Amino acid sequence: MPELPEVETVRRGLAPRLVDHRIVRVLQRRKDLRVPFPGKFAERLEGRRVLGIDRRAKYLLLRLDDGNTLIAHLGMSGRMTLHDAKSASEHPFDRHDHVVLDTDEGWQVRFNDARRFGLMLLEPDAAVAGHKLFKGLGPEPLDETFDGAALAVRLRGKRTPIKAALLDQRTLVGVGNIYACEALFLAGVSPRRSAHTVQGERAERLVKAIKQVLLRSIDDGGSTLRDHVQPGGELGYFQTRFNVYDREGARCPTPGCGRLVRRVVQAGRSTFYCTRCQR
DNA sequence: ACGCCCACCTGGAGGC
DNA sequence: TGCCTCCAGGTGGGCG
Repeated sequence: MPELPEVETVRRGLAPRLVDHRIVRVLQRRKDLRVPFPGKFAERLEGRRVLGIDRRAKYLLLRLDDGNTLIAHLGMSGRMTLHDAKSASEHPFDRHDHVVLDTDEGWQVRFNDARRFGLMLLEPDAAVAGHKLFKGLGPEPLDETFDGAALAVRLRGKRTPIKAALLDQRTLVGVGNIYACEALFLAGVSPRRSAHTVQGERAERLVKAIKQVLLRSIDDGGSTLRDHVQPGGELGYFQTRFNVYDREGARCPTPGCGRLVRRVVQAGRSTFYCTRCQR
């Protein structure tokens, strides 16, 4: 579910309800996700004020007033749902609502993650940047300084297919299976092309496509958010605009192309692309 | 160091 | 209806 646009959408949805508010009650409904919760997790969160919510790669970072940061990752199936006090009492917990936060304003945030590939940790602010989870992460694709040249440098010498390189968070962060497929399509680059051959103008095109696809999806997530008034884990309207992802056998959307979208498996993940438009 | 494969876990979809 | 297989938006560890 969550690649950069989804995580960013969740961040924007949570911010108005959490930032400058106090977490007054915490319910931890199981002892571990992908990794165990830290000791006294609920006790350490209770009573804390949230100073801000940042995003790094696909991680959410909740800055707390005691000098600690709550690090959250949504894994494959993680979602955050928002309820007000009234609607919360009407909705019993789902079996995968693992963490429940109540705020001083009467909002309830539920972290739901069926597959439990997500995680929640508490670390001192100063330890976050150097944390094992963040070591080696590549640049943020939406940073202005991230351009074709920056990508090209990172791809130098990589013999792996460009699709696999884009999924590797050491190359750049935030891009997952959907947006890797979509960006490669927009850029007209074959997912099977060896990564080190993506240089110069081709790298420039690919970076433009990555930014475009991420920004458009954030916009669409935002409109979903406005309509549903909750940061769902579900995809926003962008999913109705996939050009190739999950469209095996459909016509390539390029006018006049007519080729059928093809599915192949790379690095254990499905790749969707047009063999004619992507070289 | 690199590139590939798998495991982690649950649920939904589709075939029979 | 039920059972089986395959597939899913991520990540990190282990292997050659």
